[in-house]
Order: sequence, then structure tokens, then C-alpha cells
Amino acid sequence: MALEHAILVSLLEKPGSGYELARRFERSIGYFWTASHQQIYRVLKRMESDGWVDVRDVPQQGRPDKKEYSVAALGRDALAGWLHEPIQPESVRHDLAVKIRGAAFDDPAALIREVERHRQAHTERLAHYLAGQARDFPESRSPGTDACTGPGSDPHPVALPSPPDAGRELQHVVLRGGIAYERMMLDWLDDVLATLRRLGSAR
Amino acid sequence: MALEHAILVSLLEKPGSGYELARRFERSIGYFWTASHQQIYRVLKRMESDGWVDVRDVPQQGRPDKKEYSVAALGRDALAGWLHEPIQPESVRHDLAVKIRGAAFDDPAALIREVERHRQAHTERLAHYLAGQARDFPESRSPGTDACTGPGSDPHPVALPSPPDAGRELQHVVLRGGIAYERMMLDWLDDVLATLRRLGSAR
DNA sequence: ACTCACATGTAACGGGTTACATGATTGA
DNA sequence: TCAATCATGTAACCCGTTACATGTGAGT
Repeated sequence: MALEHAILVSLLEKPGSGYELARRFERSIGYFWTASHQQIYRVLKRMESDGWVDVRDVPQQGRPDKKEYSVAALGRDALAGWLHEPIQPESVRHDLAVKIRGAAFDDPAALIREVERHRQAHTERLAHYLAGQARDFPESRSPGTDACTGPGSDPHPVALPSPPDAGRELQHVVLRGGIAYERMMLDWLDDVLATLRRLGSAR
Repeated sequence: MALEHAILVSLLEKPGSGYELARRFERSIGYFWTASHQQIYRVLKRMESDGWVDVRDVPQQGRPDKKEYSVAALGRDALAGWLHEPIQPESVRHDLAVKIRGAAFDDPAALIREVERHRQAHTERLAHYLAGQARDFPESRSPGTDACTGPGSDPHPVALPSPPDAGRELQHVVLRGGIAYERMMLDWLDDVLATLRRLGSAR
């Protein structure tokens, strides 16, 4: 389980209400972990009773009051503990792969539309990630593998990434992972489409 | 939900017992869908009472008797129905990404070991997939992108993939997806390690 | 009047994980 | 005798999803 830890990370990056957390889970954090507001409120309540987070009532004008959550000492400890214990590499769950193998007992061509829909969704996500990267990390160029970030790309050789910049760097490497994932998926879905079309035209 | 559909696909490919299914979920099917034996027995029982599968007691000598399950007409219909209804592109869950962002509030260097462990696991999975590909699909060569499967690679131009071969082709394209995923992960984990080491040496 | 964004919840259900439980046969 | 493989389950618990529920204030 990591939802509570994801919430701790998000609240450490910036305190906020359950509603705000829910919106973050549709955006940045949601790139690699999803959660609905119902889930968040439920877990937040448990975390509060466990003393992992502090709550503060924030009256607002022009909109409903909110509860602002921030990480307490116990929460920090819990996060540190989790960070230091090993987790096992997650197992994959691909509905689409099940469908593709199932298509052998149905009409493979009938899946083409579905795969195209998924391809479209991944294209949009990739564009979204790339836009985020261009906005938040404008220093990263080269749409390629990013492998050759040699010297000279930095305009003025300021200090090496100091602790305050670590969070930014880490957010960026996670985002690069999302980008790599979407690119891989697009390539594979093209492979799938080619295979389905080949099978369809062969009969 | 797709476990019952994954089971249907597996039983269509070959009838078998709950135990055998559990082992398949550790191997081929398990590449893209995991399930424990407890889960399988539970779902199998429901599928039986729903008339999706037929059971046959198979007495064995030298080992305990088993129940062999096979797909019934209703199960075939259920699978066909599921194949034709759209599913939404699955959302991602990456514990490791949460940890990486969390490392900003802890010691980034402490994560290196963990990431190396994951890298090792993905290396092994990739090797496993490649071995499976070499065993089951020896006609596929070129460890590259597989993009240029031009003419001439086929020794004798036999018939185009006819329906009996469709299942094989589809299994292969799913396996190629697994291979692409593991390669992408290895590249990304190298990127993560480089980032963590850079942050560690900077302080 | 209606809809949208903000804000917080409860309840029910089903899926997934973990622990526990049983029992036969084979081989070291 | 002990461990491993084959074979089938039950029970408890938590997580995630879906549906339902309530209320404010801003803008059209």
C-alpha cells in the first residue's frame, strides 16, 4: 500500500485540503498514482487519528471553508520508515493484453477500433507530459533519449544541484519515466495494430 | 475486472485445473496479469455456478485427483461480450515513483540500493521473456526494434498466417509488449540511478 | 433558474492479499 | 524424517470503485 505515503509526499511538497489533494491526484501525482476524493478523505481521516497529519481549519470567503492538512512528526517518521524498507517490483496488469490474446477466439479485426482508442489516449497523455516538461523543466531539450546531456547545455555554470533542487530533479526523473512509458506504449500499440491488420487481411 | 476473462482465455487455450491455472499465472499469462491460487479457486467457483465453465473430475494415480475446468457456451458468450465492450486505458501505479519523489525529504542516496534491486529484477524478467521468445517464436530475430521485418526473413514462403496461427501471432505481440516494457524500464532505471548519484555527490 | 467549481463526506460491494488449514505422494 | 510438489480450499482484512448525499457561492 502506498496511498498514504503518496499523500505524505504530496503534503510535504505543499500542505493542502482533501479536495486539493484529489485534484493533485488528477495531475502531477496522478501520473503514477491515482486516487478518488472518497478514498482520500477516508485515508486522511485515518492518518489524522494516527497522528500522521495535523489539521487546521481555514475559513475562506467566497467559497466553503476548508481543512488544511500538513505532515506531522509521526507522518514524517512513517514515510522515512517506508522509504527504507524494500518493496517488491510491482506486477503488471494489462487488460488490453488479455483482450488481445482473447481475440484469437473471436474476430481479431474487431479489436482494431479499441486499440486505436487506446493509442489516442496515450498520444494525449504523452502530449500532456511533454507540455508539463516544457513548462516546468524548460532546461531539458532534445526530444530523443535524453542520454547525451553533455556539458555546454547549461548557459551559466551555477552551483551543482544543491539539496533545495533535489526535489525538482526527482520530479523530473519521474516525469521522464512517464514520457518513456507513453512512447513505449505508442510503439507497441502500432505493432499490435499492424499485427491485427495482417491477421484480418489474411483470411 | 478481467480476472475471470483472463481465466476464460487461458482455459480456451487449454483446459486445466485451478492449480494448473495458478501456475500459468506465474508464467505466460502472468506476464500481464497476476492472480494467486486463492483468488483463482474463488473465481472459478463463481464461474462454475454461473455456468461459464464445466467441471470434470479427473482421477489421477501417483498424485491427488483434480478438477479439470473447460469453457462452457455461456463463458464463451461472456468473453465475446467483454471483448466487444470498450475498456478505459488503465491508470498507472508505480510505488517506486512515489518513493523517488519522497526521497527529496530523506536521503536520495539511500534509494540507490532499492533502485538497483528493481533494476536487477527487470533484467531477469527481460531475460526470461527473451528466452521464451527464442523458444516459442524462433522465427523472430533482430534484438532491435523489430520494426524492419522485411521480406527475405522467411525461409520458405508458406501460406499467410491463417486463423489457426492467429493465436500464436497474438501471443507473440503480447510478449513483444512485455519485452518493450522491460527494456524501457531498464533505460529509465539507469536514468534514475544517474540522477540519484548526481544528487548524492553534489552535497 | 441552472450550471460550474469548491468542499466534504457515507455506504455498499467486490477484488486482492495474507494467513491459515488439510492431505497425498515422491525423493533426499 | 523432512522437504518439496501436487491439489484444494476458508477466513479476515484492507483497498478501490461506484453510487449516493449535502451544501456554498459565482457566473450566465
